[in-house]
Amino acid sequence: MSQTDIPKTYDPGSVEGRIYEQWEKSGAFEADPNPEKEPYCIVMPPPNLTGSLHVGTALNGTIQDTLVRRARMKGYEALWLPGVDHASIALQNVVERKLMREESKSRWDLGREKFIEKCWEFAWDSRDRILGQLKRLGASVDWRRLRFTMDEGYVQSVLTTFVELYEAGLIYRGNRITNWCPYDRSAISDLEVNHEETQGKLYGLRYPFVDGKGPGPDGRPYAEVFSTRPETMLGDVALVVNPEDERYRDLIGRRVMVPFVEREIEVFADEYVDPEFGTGVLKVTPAHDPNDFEIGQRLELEPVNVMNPDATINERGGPFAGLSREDARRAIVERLEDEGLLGEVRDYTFRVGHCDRCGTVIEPWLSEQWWCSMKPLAEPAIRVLKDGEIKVYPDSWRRETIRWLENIQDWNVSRQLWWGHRIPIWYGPDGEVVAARESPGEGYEQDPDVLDTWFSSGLWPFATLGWPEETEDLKYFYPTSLLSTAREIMYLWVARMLMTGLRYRGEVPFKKINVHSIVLAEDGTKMSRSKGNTIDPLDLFDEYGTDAIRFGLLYQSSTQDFAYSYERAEMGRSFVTKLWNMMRFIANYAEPEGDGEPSASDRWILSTFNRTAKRYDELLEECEFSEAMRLIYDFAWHEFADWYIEIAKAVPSPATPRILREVFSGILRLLHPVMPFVTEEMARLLGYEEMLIRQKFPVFDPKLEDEQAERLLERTKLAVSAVRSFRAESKVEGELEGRAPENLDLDVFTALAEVRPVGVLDGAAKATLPAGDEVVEISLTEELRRGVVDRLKKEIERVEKEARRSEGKLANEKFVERAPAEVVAGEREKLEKNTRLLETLLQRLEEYL
RNA sequence: GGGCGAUUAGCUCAGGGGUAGAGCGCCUCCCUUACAAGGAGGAGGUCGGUGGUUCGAACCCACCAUCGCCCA
Repeated sequence: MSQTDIPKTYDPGSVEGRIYEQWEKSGAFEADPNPEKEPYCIVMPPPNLTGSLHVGTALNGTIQDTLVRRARMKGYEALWLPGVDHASIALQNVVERKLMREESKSRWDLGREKFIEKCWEFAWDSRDRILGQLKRLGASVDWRRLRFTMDEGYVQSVLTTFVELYEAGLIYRGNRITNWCPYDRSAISDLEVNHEETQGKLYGLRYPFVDGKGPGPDGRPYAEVFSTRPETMLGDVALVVNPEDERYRDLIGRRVMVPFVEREIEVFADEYVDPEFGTGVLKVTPAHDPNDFEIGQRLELEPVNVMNPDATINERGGPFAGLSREDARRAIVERLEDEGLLGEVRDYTFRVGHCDRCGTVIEPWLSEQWWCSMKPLAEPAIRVLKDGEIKVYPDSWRRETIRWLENIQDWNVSRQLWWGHRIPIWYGPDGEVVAARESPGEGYEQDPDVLDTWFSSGLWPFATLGWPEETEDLKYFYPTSLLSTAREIMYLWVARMLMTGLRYRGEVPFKKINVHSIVLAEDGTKMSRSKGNTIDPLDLFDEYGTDAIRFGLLYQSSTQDFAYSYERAEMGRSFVTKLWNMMRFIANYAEPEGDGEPSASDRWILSTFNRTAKRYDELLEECEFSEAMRLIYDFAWHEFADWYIEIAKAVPSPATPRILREVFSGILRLLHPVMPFVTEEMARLLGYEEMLIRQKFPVFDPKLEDEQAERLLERTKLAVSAVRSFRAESKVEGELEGRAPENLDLDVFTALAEVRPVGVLDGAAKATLPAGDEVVEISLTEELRRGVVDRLKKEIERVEKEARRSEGKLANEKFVERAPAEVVAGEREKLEKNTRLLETLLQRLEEYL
């Protein structure tokens, strides 16, 4: 293809869609069990159907796509399995709000069946939007295998699991305190509660004595308790003090009155009470506080539940029945004050649980729920993490996860929602409870609740491959190769997959876990829609091109969170442009004719490329994406383009045309997993017979190693730089005469430094330029002398300092004794070289002065 | 309160016992037939503080300061 057919610049917008379609149509993304090949499989963390692709998803997608494309090019049967999650509470939430906004109706107005229909509609629309975004990213997923957690087959996995756990006695029903969201009117799990620092008040509540034994130990006719939630006093069943608390010894066993509800309660002793907090007396409201619930159980007290599911006060709340919890708080405080029962009120900052989905303040609330015992499930997971059977990058997350698993609590899996997997529990006519995938028969009523979304997504790595059927896919692709995730869902999701995978497959669900950075907003804070500081990756793709963004994200991604920086996008774009221009040069460069002997510079670039390719591959294997990007960027730009292409222009060998193409092809193949679109387009323009996506990833070839050539060219580059630097500073133009040291590539030096070689130079009229450990000598006009002298003086100073440093070290007996022999030898060598260099430089200086 | 992590050039960040790195920004020169989204050359840092370990510490350890995240 001639240069005129190649556009001067790369236009991502006009290329990406076309290429994606071409890949997809060619079947390049498809993977099937293949006994000839090793499997490589990544299951995509299913995007939440209510969201849209954000920068974090783009980063994670880039990581996965890079690894899958690389595996594919390395000859694995590589499957990236896509899917979406039904996001029970989140989606129901969105649909409910929409319903209220558009039709002023609640889900109860609509009824369960109709409401679920609305959810399905929303789910399909949303799914198509999200999948479109993944295509924009370039995701090389096998679309034939798209899974949805509400698919028929997937539902069977979920029901099977539930029934199995129930029959094993690991799922049980319990009336306990749960995190209750009054807006969603559902329980949620501990992990879905965000504790936010909140400015509130601590109210002193007074409980009058009613046992006729007179005033309390402090001489007052009441016991005072501090609480942040006065409204819960309606459900108080006891007061407690610490048994060790001298002040309140006499209080134990006395009786007080709960105001307004006219309930007499007793004062007990319990070690949970912190004497330092508040007055040292605690009220016990078992139905509305998890700690109180436990105290209540210890004291065998019947909880009094005073709230409705929407957090209004119920009929047990006496005069406050019907009020919202907020109104009730105000009313109670007011009445306490009127009746002289309000003590001190002080400002108090504490952490209040909020619903992760809707932000509503969580009400700890006593309710009947289905629970899953986690300890028996966690044990095998802890073992594989401890044994290192699963590698976690970075490893600190392995330890974190172990810690979490070791302290795991039982999991409330039921949700009082409609959108999701309905719990397969059936209540029979005679009160029997049956767990079954289908109705056991006439007269059985199914439990109205649905399962926590994470119950179903926790089965992802094997349910997507067909489990509970023993499919070929499952046998071939499980355990999967790697899971890449943000750390926010390590416990919520990853740990659960680990537990279920071990239970149902007897093998880890993935061999590696990559925990990637969180992409923060430009100001270093978390991106959030409410703060309006989110960045839409699609806008970035439009502005910079997808490849540039992918490169930039990987370049910046490490174990540390990072503030998104547009500079990285610009860097990616510049890199794309640079590569594009290299391609244009190569496309127009002389075709190889025959094949001559490679020159030293040819051998140098081959050797360097070979080494780079090997290291790059290792870095990707270790999920060191940022390092890998630096390495390939540096090689492509600062070795290949800056030096080899310049050499190819100036002093080509007969082999250069071939090697130029060979190395560039290698660069394209190394980069293709990261920058799939532009590399594929370049491959097309260069007339490659096969699409890059199907080509072989470069493998290390020991035959290409050539240390001698590498050393030679490194020295030559230094010498060239020395001359260029001198020219720039002394403002010399045109060709100079010069004499180079013998151990460098004279052709390259002569051409790139623009030095005409001469055998002998007149001492008085030559400049001596240090270049690494060597010196270069060039001819000199009289007026340039000053510059040379200044340079020499500067250089002498530097070398002298270095030499003294080495001397100092070597004079230190302990250093010579204790430092490793090679370090000492290295220091000696360095000193020798610097001493020699210094002599030369000083001698030259003398000649000038 | 418990745990984890961060503090490196003006900015965004790598690195991780043996002479401090990148991109952007800045300065000088250059629109040279791949590339001004570029080329050539340059300036810029006592690696948060204090102690300790070591022949040697930006790196390991302890404490402190500031910031962030997670869990009660």
